[in-house]
Amino acid sequence: MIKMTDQDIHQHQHQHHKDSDAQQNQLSEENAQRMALTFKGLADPTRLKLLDELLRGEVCVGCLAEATQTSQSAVSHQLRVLRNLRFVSSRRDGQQVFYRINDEHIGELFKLALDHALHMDERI
Amino acid sequence: MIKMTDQDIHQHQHQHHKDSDAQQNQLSEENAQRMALTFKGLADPTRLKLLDELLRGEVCVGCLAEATQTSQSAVSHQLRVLRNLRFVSSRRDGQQVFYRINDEHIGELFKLALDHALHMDERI
DNA sequence: TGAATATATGAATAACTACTCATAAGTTAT
DNA sequence: ATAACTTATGAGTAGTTATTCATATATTCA
Repeated sequence: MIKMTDQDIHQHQHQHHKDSDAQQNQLSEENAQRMALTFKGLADPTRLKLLDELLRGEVCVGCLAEATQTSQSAVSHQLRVLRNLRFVSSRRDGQQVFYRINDEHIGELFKLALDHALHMDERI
Repeated sequence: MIKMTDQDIHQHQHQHHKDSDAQQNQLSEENAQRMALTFKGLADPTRLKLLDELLRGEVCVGCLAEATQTSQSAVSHQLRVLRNLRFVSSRRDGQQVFYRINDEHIGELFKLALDHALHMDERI
């Protein structure tokens, strides 16, 4: 999938580990992919609105649809995305299915990004 | 261009009093969009590798291409994305252009997501 | 049993993304 | 000026994403 020409590839890794020059380990391809997956899961307004609701506690699908002003189908599709990423989990109670946050990091990531969003204007 | 409501600004420091928690302000459409923009900027392995390098300090385009094993063109395209989001800024020095992180939040978001990625397996 | 309600899912589609290739634009030296 | 070098960019393209619509699945109740 990812292909490059000889000309473009320069395959030598500089290791200037000088004194205490913060040369940490390079981000591996696998970790880059995993991080990207995490961020992709959060990179959609509908999913963020769903998570915003869920960060307040367990909510059923219909309530999520209403609260986020999104069609039931769209909500269900996006909840599946969040479930596959294990950001949320669900439990059925009668006809309804209740979702809840299932990841300790989501809240922090959410909060950081919200803070970032609120200060977007201030950056020149 | 992007506008927000009074109620959305600056109030995420509630501690949940009582067991049935008080309803916080709902995430506005605009803030959801802004947050999604932020996460989208981070939702790609190539950009994450670039940011990983830049979090260690200023680096020129060629070095970024080499360090991340990515074509010069692809690097340049992705640097433009990061520039447009103001995650990074650049300065020219002779033939080379040096990039650096230009956003205080990126480091934290990066670190959180890396931590999350490293613990992905542990989640059932 | 069948109707009503709640949720999930497959297909289709329009919009978006990240890459490559070719080339333009900017800089430095000869 | 030309050549060598570095970075940026437009076009084309294959792959991805988020929605809608229609329908399937699951549960409850009469």
